[in-house]
Amino acid sequence: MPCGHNFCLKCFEKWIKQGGHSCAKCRASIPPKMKCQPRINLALVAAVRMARSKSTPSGADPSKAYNFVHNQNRPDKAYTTERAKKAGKANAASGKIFVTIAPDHFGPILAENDPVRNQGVLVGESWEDRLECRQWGAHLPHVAGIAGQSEYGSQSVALSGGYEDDEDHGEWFLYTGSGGRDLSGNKRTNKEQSFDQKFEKLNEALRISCKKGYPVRVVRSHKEKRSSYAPESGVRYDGIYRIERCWRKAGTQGFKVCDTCLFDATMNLPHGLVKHMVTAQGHCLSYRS
DNA sequence: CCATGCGCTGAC
DNA sequence: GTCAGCGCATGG
Repeated sequence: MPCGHNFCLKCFEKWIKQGGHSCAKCRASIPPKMKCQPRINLALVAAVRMARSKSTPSGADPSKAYNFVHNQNRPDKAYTTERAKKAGKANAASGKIFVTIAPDHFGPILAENDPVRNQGVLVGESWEDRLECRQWGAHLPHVAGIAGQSEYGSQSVALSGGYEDDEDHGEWFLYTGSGGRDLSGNKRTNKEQSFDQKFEKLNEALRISCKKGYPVRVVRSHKEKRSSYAPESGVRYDGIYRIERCWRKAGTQGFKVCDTCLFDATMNLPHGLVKHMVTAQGHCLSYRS
């Protein structure tokens, strides 16, 4: 908050719901925008997590996992063709991919795959839009939310607020599958669901990554307006998550959706605890500024 | 080849 | 603010 105080997100939301209008610590007034769109203080989340994990589990190096960047060393703008310059960026070619990962590469993008900067893609790094995000390999499809192959697995997902059944709790979230929508009329998206989703194609790719335990890269977009964990602008790489389970459920629009629960891989949580968080929706390791 | 897709833009 | 509708990349 402007006064510099931080609160647990759940507590803050409860406070606002009860009619709180000032900081519980210093009574400074809370701006309206902060009331309706509180944002997570990622630096504080990282610090608290770091402090909590006293012993370093083998295979997880916190110094790497929490290597945040502050938008310096930004790459060039996404490449656009001459034709796209006339027609607008929506019609642009995606441009050069700067990293050397294969499209079906699972897991982080390391320094050895980043000949341009030799540092890899860092957790917390962000880009202007999906085309630029694609150029750095974090999430390659520039429209689709799920990257993957139905017989191999899913490499990454994007949280962009495109499906209202999504639920973002920071270190874990529920992600709705693709499909179920009428895209006739040359549409790329459609807010209305008109038939059931199935575990096929990209949804099936997620299910395979779940079964195999593959790491999934996660990016969050500013277009997700309901989440306090979404960036205020651009597209941000939020690191590696793993899939706890996939199932079908009734969506809010009256048709079935393929739901997936992902959790932050650096949490090292036993599956039971994630389930507990899903059902109890207790306090999370969530702080805001 | 054809179908899908959680973007993006200018126009209103 | 809302909206239609486009190229492109990818999977199948």
